Amino acid sequence: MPIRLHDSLTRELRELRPSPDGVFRFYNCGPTVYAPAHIGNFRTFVVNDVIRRLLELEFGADKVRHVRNLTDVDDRTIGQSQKEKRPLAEITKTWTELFHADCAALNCLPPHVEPTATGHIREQVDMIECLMEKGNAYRAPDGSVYFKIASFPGYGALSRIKERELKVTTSAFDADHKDDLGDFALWKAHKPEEDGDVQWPGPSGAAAGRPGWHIECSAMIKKHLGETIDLHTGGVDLLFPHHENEIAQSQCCNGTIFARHWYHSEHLLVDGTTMSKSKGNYYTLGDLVAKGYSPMAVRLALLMGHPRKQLNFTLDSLHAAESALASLRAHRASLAAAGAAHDAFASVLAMLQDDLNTPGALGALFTIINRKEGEPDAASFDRVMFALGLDLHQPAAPKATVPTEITALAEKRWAAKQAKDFAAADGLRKELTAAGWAMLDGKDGYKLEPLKK
RNA sequence: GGCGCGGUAGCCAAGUGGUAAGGCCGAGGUCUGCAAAACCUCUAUGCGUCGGUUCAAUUCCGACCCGCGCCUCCA
Repeated sequence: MPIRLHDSLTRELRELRPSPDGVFRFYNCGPTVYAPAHIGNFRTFVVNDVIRRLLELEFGADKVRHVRNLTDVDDRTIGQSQKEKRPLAEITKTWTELFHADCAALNCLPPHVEPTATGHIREQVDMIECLMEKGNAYRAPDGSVYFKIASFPGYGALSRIKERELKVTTSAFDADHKDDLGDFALWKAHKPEEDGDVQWPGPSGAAAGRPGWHIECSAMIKKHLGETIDLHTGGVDLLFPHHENEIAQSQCCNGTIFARHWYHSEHLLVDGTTMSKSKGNYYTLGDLVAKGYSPMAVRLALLMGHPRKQLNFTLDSLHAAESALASLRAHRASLAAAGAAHDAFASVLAMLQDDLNTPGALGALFTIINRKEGEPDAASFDRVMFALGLDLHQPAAPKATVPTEITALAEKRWAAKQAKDFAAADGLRKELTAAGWAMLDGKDGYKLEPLKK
């Protein structure tokens, strides 16, 4: 069954098809590594991970080539480096490592190539020179290089912006160097007071400096995937100007279609509004793990909304996800290794293949589980878990360290219970509860867990 | 102002021109000394408001109300 996915350019559902050589080329815009990624960022990466998994199931793991970049030089990374007075590479290394750890915890398959902007300066400079030679870019008085959007008739096709609605902002100081306010930077001339020692030799005729943001994706895609790719994705916020600019750069330089399919996932809202530190609703994966939630529950919660709809994320939804995961684990344990119905969960995959309807897929999944019809086999179930990227082996929550006084209370209660002094046992349970601990009795022993709020 | 998205049970959230998936919570039950877990059962005459089209609308059309995102470097 083909995978159908909304295409942001044509705004319709279109089938995903590999390149003529049978390889599917997939590029997903990655993070800027200057701070911990938040769960809104991870919504996009988890959604893209599901796309990656569906592609592997559809075309074969060896036929999918997935590239996701790391933006390790831009205003924010440099700003952070200046602020902390640490070298840029040190800053970006720190946050790249955390990003990788978070991705692994969320069970995201690593991309086949994860190129960095600083590792591809040469490729970016080459592309800028190509654009200058073709008349699509020009050198500004300060030595920066800008892309001339008037030179590309197709500009605005993706975002449907025909004439730029200019919004007066004081931060548009770069406008002084541009021919047109819509033009965007391909290369930014070095500014010692802002950039510190971050600079490279520029394109021929330009000043030393660093690449503009958009050019890295165009250059790295060309190097690692070629001039035309099969799918390009990112968050909706990248639609304009980032992806619009990528199209302009790549198509003007290469003279051929850049991406045959575009897909943008919507934003995550928290408590009905955008995340921000001042509102106190800004979460990183680490924040949620510290609250006792498992990364797998975070992943499930991020998939509970349709990827092209804003998702209202709440701590309650994490609760729901944690419970739902427990059901899935229980169900998996009850499945026979080889049941009769080897395609029992096909409808779940069908939902995913129909424009990545993750909530619909989860609904179909639980419906099948609840009906208990036939004898679903483990392989079919596991295939669905693979597609969703749900690792059921992961513990529900990290082990908490039990304070010695709690252990002592528990021991006393266990002894009282063994002596059938239930009144004393109940009293001790109350004390434990008051202290925030749950004592789970087993046949031959007990477990202690922090009470869920 | 421009472009775009959405308003479905206490919360989250699918969906279809023919009478509302699913998850969580809650209630009842089975099982357990208690608690927890597991399992079973139940939970929207209703899908922002008002009109229209239709044999039939939550689903199509129009108007209105409300919320949200992007509009130069934010996934």
